[in-house]
Amino acid sequence: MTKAAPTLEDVARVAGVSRATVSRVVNGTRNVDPELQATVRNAIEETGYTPNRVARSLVTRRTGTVALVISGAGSGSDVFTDPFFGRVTAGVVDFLRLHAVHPVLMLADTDAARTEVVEFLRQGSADGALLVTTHSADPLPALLLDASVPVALYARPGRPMPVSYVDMDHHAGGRMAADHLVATGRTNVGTVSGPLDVLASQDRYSGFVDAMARHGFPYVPAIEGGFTWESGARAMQLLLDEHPELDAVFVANDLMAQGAMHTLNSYGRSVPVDVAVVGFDDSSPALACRPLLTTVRQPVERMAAAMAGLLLESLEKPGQRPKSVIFEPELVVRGSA
Amino acid sequence: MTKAAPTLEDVARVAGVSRATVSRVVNGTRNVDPELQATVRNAIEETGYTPNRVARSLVTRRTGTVALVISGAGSGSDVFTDPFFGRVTAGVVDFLRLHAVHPVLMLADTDAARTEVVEFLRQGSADGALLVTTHSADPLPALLLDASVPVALYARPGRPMPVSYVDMDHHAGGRMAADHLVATGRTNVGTVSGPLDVLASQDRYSGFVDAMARHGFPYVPAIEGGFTWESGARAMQLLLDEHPELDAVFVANDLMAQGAMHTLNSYGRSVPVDVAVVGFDDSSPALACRPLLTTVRQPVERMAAAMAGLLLESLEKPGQRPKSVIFEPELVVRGSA
DNA sequence: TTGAAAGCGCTAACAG
DNA sequence: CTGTTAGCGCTTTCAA
Repeated sequence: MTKAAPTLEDVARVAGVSRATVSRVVNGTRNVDPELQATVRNAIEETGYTPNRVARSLVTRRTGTVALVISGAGSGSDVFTDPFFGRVTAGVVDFLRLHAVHPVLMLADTDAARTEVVEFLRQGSADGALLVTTHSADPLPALLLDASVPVALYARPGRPMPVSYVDMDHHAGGRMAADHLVATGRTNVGTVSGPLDVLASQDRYSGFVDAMARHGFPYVPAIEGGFTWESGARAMQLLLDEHPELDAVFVANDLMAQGAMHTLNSYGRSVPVDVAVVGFDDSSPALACRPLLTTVRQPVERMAAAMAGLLLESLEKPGQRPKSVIFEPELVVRGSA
Repeated sequence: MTKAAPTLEDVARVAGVSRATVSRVVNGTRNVDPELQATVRNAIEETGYTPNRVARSLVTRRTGTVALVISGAGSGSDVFTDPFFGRVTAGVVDFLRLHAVHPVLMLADTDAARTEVVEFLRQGSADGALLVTTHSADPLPALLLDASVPVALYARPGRPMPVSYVDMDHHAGGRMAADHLVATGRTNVGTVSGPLDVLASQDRYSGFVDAMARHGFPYVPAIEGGFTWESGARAMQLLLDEHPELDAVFVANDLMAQGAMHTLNSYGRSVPVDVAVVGFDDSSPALACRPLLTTVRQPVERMAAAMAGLLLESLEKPGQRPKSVIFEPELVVRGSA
């Protein structure tokens, strides 16, 4: 039989003051007599009081939590195994904790799940939403906007809409890969792209192809992958079968690049001597390759933190115009190219 | 200017009934005249009403959220990059969504963070805690218990205490690896263990060594790793330098096993011909190896789901005795051993 | 079966 | 600087 938790009332009684005063010292409001303040603190100590957050939320209309929504992706297991989402989560958590805000994890992989997310937010269970959406056709951003839920996206929305987001210049990233490959003398260059219903994939691909064209290579053999190790390995196989003369590939993420390197290996091609490989993201698989993977860095953690910042900002000052923050890629040259 | 969200009151007015009645139909309570029920539903539709969860929580004393606490591990980025935590998260999320419960993600990597977690729970911000703790000396389980917060652990606590948890028979897992290696004719067997301040690592290690002894191999060369790719690669190097005659290794998780295989490769040892490799976990890296990794499966997602189930159960019926659920490992034979 | 009324624990005017 | 007074939106006895 646990006795009910002590309330403001209890503390007030013990301290011989009013609830309001206790509330003031708890919330650190100025204008409280230092002496009384001490009395109250003692009473708090004595009673073992902890403020009830729910009650507070009811009146402040703030919960101190935000939803972190992983949207439009496959089933849970796949999603959370992908190092990308782990990095996003890490960036978000690290940033939010500085502001005493906590993320509620939600998957929005089906229509039912999506409406549940919207309901959750409309019910005021969280103050806003961080949306990591991959497919450009994801309806969730619009749904959230319609429900006038404060929101910030990772990656620009599929259709233009008034919403804050962070993103990076994927096009430039693709270009950097091309420039590097050409600069190091490669002349038979192919690419394994990401899924083309993802904006980022399109941009990386077009950035790469455009730059290659500018360098005098109008045709670049390409295979579409699915951002998984397997798909990278398989795509590399197809590419090699059709274009055995290949001396370089740009692979649209590190996980696929790792798979591609395995294929190259088993085909007896040495990296980077026979074939150069450039990945994308600079996530953990890049360091689990030998040679170490040359890759285009996407500062995922920083971007995720910035997204969280954008949301908190719009929570502070509602009615502000949406903002966007675009990050620049960076080529990390290691052993593979 | 968004007008305030409609409340029960508003719906009641429109429907011409009392708040209580509306509340009853919203919560699906029986004993409401079907006709009135329809009226109320219309009114809800008309007003676009959504119940305010915070207000509800204030009176029901239930928030419909639980804390998912990753405890005692390194910094965020590391943690969420490890496929293990991703799998735990996936299992938890998948299970909780069936029960309309949402996880709040928290890191408890410092003392400050730990007290914050305890505060959060004491404030009633979540109904209970799911604790994924690695180091056996983690003080958090005890702290939570002292605060009488409902809790379920992934892995048994470092010191015996009355708390529900899931775990697996890591000792048996180690034994299976040994049995397999011996059965396939290996006679010079070493091991790369996990960090020995993790109970699971100790158990895997002792299970392995004990079984080897029983098979007539009283001495097993061993190096302690840190569950990272790098540490696996490095440990394999040390092992090989001291024991070039090795024809098999048991590596305490797949990520390290992947690193170990890279080392083996660069030392010109072919897997499994020269050296057999058995991993542990059966997580994604196992499939990103060539040959595919033979490994001891830990059903992480199912275990995580079971942990969540344990917590929800204790939330339903408070004051029950703690329970534990122990899972059995399973040897997955693939190409590497 | 329905309604009236009493809070849940807290914050925030508004007086004093 | 402090206390009084209203609620926040909901559930839940208790009567009717």
